[in-house]
Amino acid sequence: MREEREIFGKYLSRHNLRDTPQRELILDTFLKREEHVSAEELYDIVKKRDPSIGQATVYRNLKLFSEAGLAREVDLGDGVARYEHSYKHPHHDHLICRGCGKTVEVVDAVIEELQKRVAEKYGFKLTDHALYLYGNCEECRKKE
Amino acid sequence: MREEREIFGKYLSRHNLRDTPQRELILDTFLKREEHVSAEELYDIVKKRDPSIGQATVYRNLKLFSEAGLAREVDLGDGVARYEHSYKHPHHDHLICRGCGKTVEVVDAVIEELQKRVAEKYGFKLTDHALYLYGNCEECRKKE
DNA sequence: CATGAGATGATAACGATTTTCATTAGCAAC
DNA sequence: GTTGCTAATGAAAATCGTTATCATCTCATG
Repeated sequence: MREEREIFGKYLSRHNLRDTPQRELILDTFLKREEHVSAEELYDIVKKRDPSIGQATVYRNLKLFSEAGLAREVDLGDGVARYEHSYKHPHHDHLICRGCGKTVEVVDAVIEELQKRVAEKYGFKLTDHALYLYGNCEECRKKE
Repeated sequence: MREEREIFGKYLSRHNLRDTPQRELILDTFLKREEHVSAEELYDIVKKRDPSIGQATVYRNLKLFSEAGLAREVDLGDGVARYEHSYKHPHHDHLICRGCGKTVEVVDAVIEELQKRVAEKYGFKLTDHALYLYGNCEECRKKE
């Protein structure tokens, strides 16, 4: 977390942006959360520490964290943007339970490689991808 | 297209739904389009043939086509729902050009199989998935 | 051809996100 | 410190795709 703050500080000064208490608070709160958070969720948490904070500020800063390489936007397809840690948290795909919504991060080197090849077959140079695997987790299946 | 209409007709009567001129027109227009369409786009086309049509009707019917198995919703992640043909048009993934937006439909049996295995490794029973490959197509790369 | 339920069209409502705008406050130079 | 420039903030309005509401219309069936 110290490292992230340092990176962020450098990003701010390099881009002539300012260090504000709101920014610190939002970043802090974001870094402490290990799970994906939506702007709304983060706003609710942050509000407890500083009720005067505006939700536009949370939206604005989450976007900023992404630009600074500290956060990554995740689209689980429900119309709500979520953010996950990006620093020292490399690319991965998501396995999502249709029952309880639980998400698991997964990577498969072979799938990644095959994707690149499929793209090449069609003359595309792959830059990135989004893979969401939907299913039912063990617990949810037991309940049925 | 004849087949699709027949399926739709059966779906309607089986579900006590009615056959209306608007429905016919929207279905017709949808079936003629080969590319993905958003509700908005379809509405614009349909309006030319029947300016009195409401856009809610287009939204409603696209949803209905999906339920009847004639359409499939595609989420390219830009916040707009698109629909593609579903009848005799099996599952596939999408390769999307970051430059011009062109999309290509792709399938890779090995990737599909590996996905299933990855899911199983985490105790999940895979039901479906969404894979979007983003890159730059040949033409866009040449332009640079 | 009456009748009842589904369908439609216009419009308001929705929810997530963005913009606007007046005000506040970092921060670098003096 | 004080100043001055400009970014950042908070509140509220605006956006945009989509859905809900509701009065009216119109299929399909008896």
